[in-house]
Amino acid sequence: MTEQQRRPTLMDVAQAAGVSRALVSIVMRGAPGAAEATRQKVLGAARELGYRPDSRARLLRSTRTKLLGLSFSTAHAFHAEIVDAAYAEASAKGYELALGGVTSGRPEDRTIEALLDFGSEALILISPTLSSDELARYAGQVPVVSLLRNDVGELTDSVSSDDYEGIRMAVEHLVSLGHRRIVHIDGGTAVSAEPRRSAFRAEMERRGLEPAIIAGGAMEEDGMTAGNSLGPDMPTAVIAFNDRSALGLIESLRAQGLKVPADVSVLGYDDSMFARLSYVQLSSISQDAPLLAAAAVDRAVARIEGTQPPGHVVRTPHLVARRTTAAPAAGG
Amino acid sequence: MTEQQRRPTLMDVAQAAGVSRALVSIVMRGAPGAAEATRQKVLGAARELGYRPDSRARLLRSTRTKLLGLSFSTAHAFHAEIVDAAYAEASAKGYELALGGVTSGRPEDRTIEALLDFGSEALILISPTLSSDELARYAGQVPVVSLLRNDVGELTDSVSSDDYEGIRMAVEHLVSLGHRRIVHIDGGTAVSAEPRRSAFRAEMERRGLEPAIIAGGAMEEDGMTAGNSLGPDMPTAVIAFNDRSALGLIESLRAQGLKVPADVSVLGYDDSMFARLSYVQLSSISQDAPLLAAAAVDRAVARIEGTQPPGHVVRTPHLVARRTTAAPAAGG
DNA sequence: TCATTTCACTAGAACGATCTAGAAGCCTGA
DNA sequence: TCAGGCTTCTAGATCGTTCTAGTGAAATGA
Repeated sequence: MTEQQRRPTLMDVAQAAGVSRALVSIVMRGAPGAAEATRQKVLGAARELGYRPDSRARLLRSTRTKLLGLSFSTAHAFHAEIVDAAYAEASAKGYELALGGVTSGRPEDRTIEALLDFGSEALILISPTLSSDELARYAGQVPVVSLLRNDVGELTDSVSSDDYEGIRMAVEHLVSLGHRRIVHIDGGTAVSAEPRRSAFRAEMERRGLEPAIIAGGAMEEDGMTAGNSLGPDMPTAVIAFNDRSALGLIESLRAQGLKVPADVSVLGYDDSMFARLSYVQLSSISQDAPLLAAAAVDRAVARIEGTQPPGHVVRTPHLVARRTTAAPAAGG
Repeated sequence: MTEQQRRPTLMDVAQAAGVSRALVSIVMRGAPGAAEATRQKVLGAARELGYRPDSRARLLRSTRTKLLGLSFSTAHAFHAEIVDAAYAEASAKGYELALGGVTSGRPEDRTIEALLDFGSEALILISPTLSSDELARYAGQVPVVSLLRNDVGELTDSVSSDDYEGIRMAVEHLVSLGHRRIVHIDGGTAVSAEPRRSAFRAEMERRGLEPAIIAGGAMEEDGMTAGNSLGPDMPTAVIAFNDRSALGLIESLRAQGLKVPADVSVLGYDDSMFARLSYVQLSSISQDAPLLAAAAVDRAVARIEGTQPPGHVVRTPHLVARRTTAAPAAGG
């Protein structure tokens, strides 16, 4: 029904403009070596014919693809923010992004293979779940940058946020408000749950405080469950593993008739869109995901274009104080 | 530092196996025309060398790419669910997906061009914002399927949910519970806000009820603002434009000291992950996004492989009753 | 027995770009 | 006037596949 006409090639443009294929190629990629007059003539002909270079052919010949592969998980809403930021930075550096989604039915390696097939010159993996060895195998083919996870071995680059420092700031913030009975609802088996857990323990002990830790997870449900188990001796402040868990916790506290932050202060982690919701206004530790994403893109581009060895970039998070943290009630 | 060795080609495998390039090609693509013994020999050699076909070269030669372009918006969390479902269905049909993100700094047409550059044989656009004319222009090149929006002209396929029927079900549900004073907080200028608004008006009038409509939007803030403006004569039930708006509304009602659903019933739209949160349990109209996504993929594949004309698929949504809707208090 | 078909395989031309090497034209300076 | 050096342009090879049109050998049929 609909007529799918053959798309014009370099040859067509060359004939229309009365020059050689090679010259059209030169003009199309903006390379030096064409007179201004012919350049205009060729561009005119190309526009006339609606010519668009065929990237497959182009990529086949020139080893450069100017393409960065980015894998993200559809299960994590905040990955979308990272994708956003990565697009912006890649575009600024003159690169295009190939996106690969990791879903429950589509494991990470499958996604990576697809990204490589598209011709990605480097890979940026958000919180990769592969082992260091597997990552190293891919790193033998193209530069690989792990985002938000840093225990990836020496062959893989990483850009991450300093979990210890984040937790330290969280404790600092609450202690300076006057809290002493602080609980950490941890992330269970989630990525970076362990470093945050041990950072909490170390930091509390350093201050001579009791490091109470409750098993949690990355989702609202985990926060609720943990919140319900707080019952007997309620702390005056809680540091959740992340914002979503914090939300569940707040809901549980509400159900128990407790006010946040009057009765209990709650601190999230990630400064995600959940924390920023106007009716939530959750105090949170920001990893500045967009900045990290930009750094990861920079890193990938540097690896592609330079000859520097893999490295690990660690950025310092910062605290965003909103409405869920305050000084404890007198005598808390 | 890291040694990026040249990847093996068909030629390398051919030499290792002692056969011609063409035969290796036949074996690699599983085409008929090779003896079982040689097939095994070739596969062995390929495995040995770690050969992976170069998709760029492959795609250049064979016009088929088996690639579907899917554009989604990073601003809409539920697009992630659609991506999930689309991956599954595409994979089942033997296609790969090329993802393109639409962000604030990256308009839809830019994303589409990138998807075409990757060699997409068809495009699936989630809630496209382009005009019918612009869509038609792309539809002249490849089949284009609009997902969740159906006013896209005759050259573009569409797969969408019946908004009228969705709103009808919403009203029906509330009326059958005993509600008569029902308000619709609309979606403002969002996609499908208008059809839902007029469906609400028509359906309420058909039942001899007053169709009260309040200006809203697609986000939590819009629901809160609208909720705060309800003040004077509070209805017994509200149909929000979507789940996020419903969440904001619920928050506003809470702040006003009203209980949901005891004082006011709230119905969302989309049955998104927000509605399913265990502490929310929002009653909602489900568009069954995953099913729609699968249908869109089917449609795209059918268009690619067959010669049928563009068409519009409309599916019926269904109601998911959870904890935010109930009979009104006596005398409500 | 010999023509015909089938099967397994191959040589070489595509695909649509880029890249290399070199040619033609014009300028410059001695 | 001519060597040398630009600038502008072109022919042809090339990237790694798939496709077309075969070839040769074995199997089949009358």
